[in-house]
Amino acid sequence: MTMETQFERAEAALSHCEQCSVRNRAICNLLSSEEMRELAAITRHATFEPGQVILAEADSREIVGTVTAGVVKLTKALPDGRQQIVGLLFPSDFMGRLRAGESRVHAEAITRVEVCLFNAPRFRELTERYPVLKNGIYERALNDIDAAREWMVLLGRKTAEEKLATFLVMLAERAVIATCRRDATGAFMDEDGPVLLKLPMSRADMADHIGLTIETVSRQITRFKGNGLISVIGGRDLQIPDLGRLRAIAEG
Amino acid sequence: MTMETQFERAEAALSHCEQCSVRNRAICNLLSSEEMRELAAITRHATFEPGQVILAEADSREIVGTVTAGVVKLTKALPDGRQQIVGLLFPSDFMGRLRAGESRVHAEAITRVEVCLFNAPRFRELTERYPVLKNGIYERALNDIDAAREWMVLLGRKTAEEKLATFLVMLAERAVIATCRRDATGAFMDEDGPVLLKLPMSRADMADHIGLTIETVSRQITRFKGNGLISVIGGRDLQIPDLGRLRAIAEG
DNA sequence: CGCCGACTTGACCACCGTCAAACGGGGTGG
DNA sequence: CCACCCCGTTTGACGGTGGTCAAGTCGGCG
Repeated sequence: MTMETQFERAEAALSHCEQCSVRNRAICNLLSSEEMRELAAITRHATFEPGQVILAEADSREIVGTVTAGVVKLTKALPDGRQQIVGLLFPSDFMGRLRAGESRVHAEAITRVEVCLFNAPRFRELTERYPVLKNGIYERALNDIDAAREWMVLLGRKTAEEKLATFLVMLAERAVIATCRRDATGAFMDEDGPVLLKLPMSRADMADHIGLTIETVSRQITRFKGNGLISVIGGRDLQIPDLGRLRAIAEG
Repeated sequence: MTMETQFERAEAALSHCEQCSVRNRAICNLLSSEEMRELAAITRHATFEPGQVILAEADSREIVGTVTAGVVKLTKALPDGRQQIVGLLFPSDFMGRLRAGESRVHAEAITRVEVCLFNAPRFRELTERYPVLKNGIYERALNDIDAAREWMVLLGRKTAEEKLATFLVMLAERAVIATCRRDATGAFMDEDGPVLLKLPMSRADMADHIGLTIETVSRQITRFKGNGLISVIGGRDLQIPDLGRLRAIAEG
């Protein structure tokens, strides 16, 4: 490839980046426009259909990138097939890690997913040159730890009702962040008003995430409908009239 | 403080380090002896008695250091008092994180604990100058993520029997690493031979770690005794005649 | 229209949690 | 030295939450 075409590709990628919907939340936001040009030069875009495996457990390929659309589930399985979702990746989330070695989780698209994939060795080299980038990756790892630990409390100590409530609150909050709902002062809306929500996953995935069976998930949803906590529109779409009530249940 | 006394303190600390039992496993091992001298200069030692709180949840103090003896539990609690152990720190484990902000977990000594505490701002500055150190911290964060996710599978998907077996196997493996049991070729002993083990915690802590009640933990221990899987010597000391059998149960 | 997969609902029961009592070992004081 | 207490642990009896198995419903699609 000649220098020109390389440069052109980087330019094209960069303009693509400037219109990116997760621009202001993803790690690329940490870089200056000159640095971002370097990143864009080692980026390629990929799309995964629902159910498609992005990286299998024990796969040694290096996958590093940013989710720009859709939802990815990270799962671990026991030999007999029991399964646990250990993490979800939403748009703007960083995927992968700064070191080679076997994957410890199975990554799979649960909706249609779009990702910016970075060339791993070169991305690692970028993090060495730009500490702000490496710090960003580190901070995201810390957030992953916090999220995992938060979820350990849910899995180990919460009832089925609390588990479902926590899950819905989590989704609602992510939705609020993603759409950047802000009040008049510019702060994030944290009021407990009505929220419209599209469940990005099946009952089976919900069950695997909160440590229940699909039947129990379904029964709890039915109960929530009966209590007026939620109203389900078409199986996957629901409305939460009072997020505060749900939050109260989520914490016991 | 004069330069001399500062230097003397660093020298004293350094010689202390050279005899440290976790020397070859802790993060300080990543540094050259000159760099280690710098680290020693900002280190102070602390001891905590069993039950003593090292850092409370929502405490904003910065605690950064290495556990050199004993076991620390990291817990999260629900408003009504339900509690979950989200991590354990053993000798050589790194404690804390490279950023200010409120603690998201409650850290408490469960045995007598000794820690090397580093001055946080200066330690952060060290990590900026020595990338190998920052990389080490990052890798340890990744290990924390893996450990947390592994535990999520246990909490969400394993039976009481499997939970206890997994916990015991984990303890046995940590004990093997700590004592550096190696075979004739120098490799770690991974044979499933008899292991002697001292439980570092109460039944209540075990229950909070594997997401059960103390009664269920106790009953499972009794069952394991009956099956010859373990023999308990004095409540806290136990022998595992066949670690392989326990491993088989742990994975279902 | 009929099939198929996702979801819901129902009946049943097992695992584990709850509550309560008994056990045991170590420390203190008489 | 024994009696007593305290606390962690074990054991027992019982019940509820959530899992299992199975049938029924719904919605999309060929």
